[in-house]
Amino acid sequence: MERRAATKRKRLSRADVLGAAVSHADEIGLEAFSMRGLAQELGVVPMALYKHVANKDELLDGMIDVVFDEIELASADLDWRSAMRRRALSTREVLKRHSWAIGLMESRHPGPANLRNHNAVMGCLRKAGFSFETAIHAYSVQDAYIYGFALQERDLGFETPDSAGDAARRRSETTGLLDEYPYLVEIAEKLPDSGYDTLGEFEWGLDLIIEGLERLRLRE
Amino acid sequence: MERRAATKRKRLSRADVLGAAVSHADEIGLEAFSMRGLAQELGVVPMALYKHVANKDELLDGMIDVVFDEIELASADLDWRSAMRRRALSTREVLKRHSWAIGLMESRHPGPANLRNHNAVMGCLRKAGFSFETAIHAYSVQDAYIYGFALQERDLGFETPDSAGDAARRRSETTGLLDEYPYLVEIAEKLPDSGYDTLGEFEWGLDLIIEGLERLRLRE
DNA sequence: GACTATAGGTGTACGCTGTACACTTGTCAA
DNA sequence: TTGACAAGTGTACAGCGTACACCTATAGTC
Repeated sequence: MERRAATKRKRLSRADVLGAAVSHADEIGLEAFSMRGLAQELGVVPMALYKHVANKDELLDGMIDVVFDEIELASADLDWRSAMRRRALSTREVLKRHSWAIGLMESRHPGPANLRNHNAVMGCLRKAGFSFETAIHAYSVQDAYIYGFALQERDLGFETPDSAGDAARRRSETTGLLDEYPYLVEIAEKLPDSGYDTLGEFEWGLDLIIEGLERLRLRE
Repeated sequence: MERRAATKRKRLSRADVLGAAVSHADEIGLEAFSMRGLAQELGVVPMALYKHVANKDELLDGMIDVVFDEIELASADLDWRSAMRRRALSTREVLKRHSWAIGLMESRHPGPANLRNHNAVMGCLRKAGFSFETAIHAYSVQDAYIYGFALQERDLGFETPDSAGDAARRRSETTGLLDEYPYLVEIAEKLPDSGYDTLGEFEWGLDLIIEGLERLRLRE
């Protein structure tokens, strides 16, 4: 019976495994993520997982598609700038939730959610009147920026807000050359007080790019 | 004697280890890179490495700084756009050579070459007349774009040029819905013939961003 | 309801990893 | 020549992914 199975916490499905894997990776990071750890999380012996995924690599493929599925699709109804903006903000949010996925989004075998996402973006741009070539360019800049920003945002979190500046200052003090990296020192001094906000930072660059693209579109 | 030592291929230095590590990672990738493999490459027993680096993590820190050291510094003599352009192109080239480094550039403990690099970029922007806040923004967009583009370029290499499109087509054919991803199919059909060139693609987006920044600078 | 095929969970084992710790060896200063 | 110290070695251990053989609970048929 389904009920009994549920109460006995058994009879995993592939979706169960993928979901638990994503949550587990969220908690402990990709470095520490292991098949054995995931199995323990699911109250099951490691080899049980292999009845639902072929191996760790294919598990990762599936996890990435789960992440893609959380990203809001580029809408076909909004004007292109709003649609791209929403999709970019959604992507950043999702990658913030699942930061282990950041370097992997485009390096795994693409799943259905991935294809749907890319298709929607390209469709949005083409319908907005971009030529094929310019649409490809526009897609490329935006995605590079989004993924690159997510990378930076994650890595900033690693250090204290301004530890690079601190490192610079420490090093300078050590070597007795406090002015070896004057501009990093400036960052270390000014950034903490400036109420630096990563969402605002993301939007600043995003809008710069989108407005640049709009100018080109109008010229086509 | 130094000569004898040299002929006997012994007496490693930390620089030897870092250099060999970078080359080895270039060849076999980060996934397959191991302390044992590196030791073998150097004709030495694994534990010998630990006399020169604290552990694998610290070795990686050192490797990343070697990579930073290969990047051309932002020149203080050129106009800011040329300086940023050169530095961006150099960064892309270096990351293409050492693609294992792409996700790691800003996530490791910063070394001296890293600090020098960042200091030079920030200095270039400030001297060009950008306010502190705008310089931070300008830095952020550019780096996000550069790192994100490097990521994409690496991942494209993983698949055949258009395997995403192929995947889309395969999937569509399987499900009997060839028009499920029409825009991906368009990519698969048109891209191969269009003489797609990743350097050109990189410059397209880079110039879009730099020109956008110049417009803002003139307004400040 | 009993019977059986099979999907799903288990246990054991192997080769790989990073690295702790105790050791030997080679090289330079005195 | 000696003696100290840096550099290289050997052994060992816990943790990893996963192959393979095994057992078991469930679902579909009679």
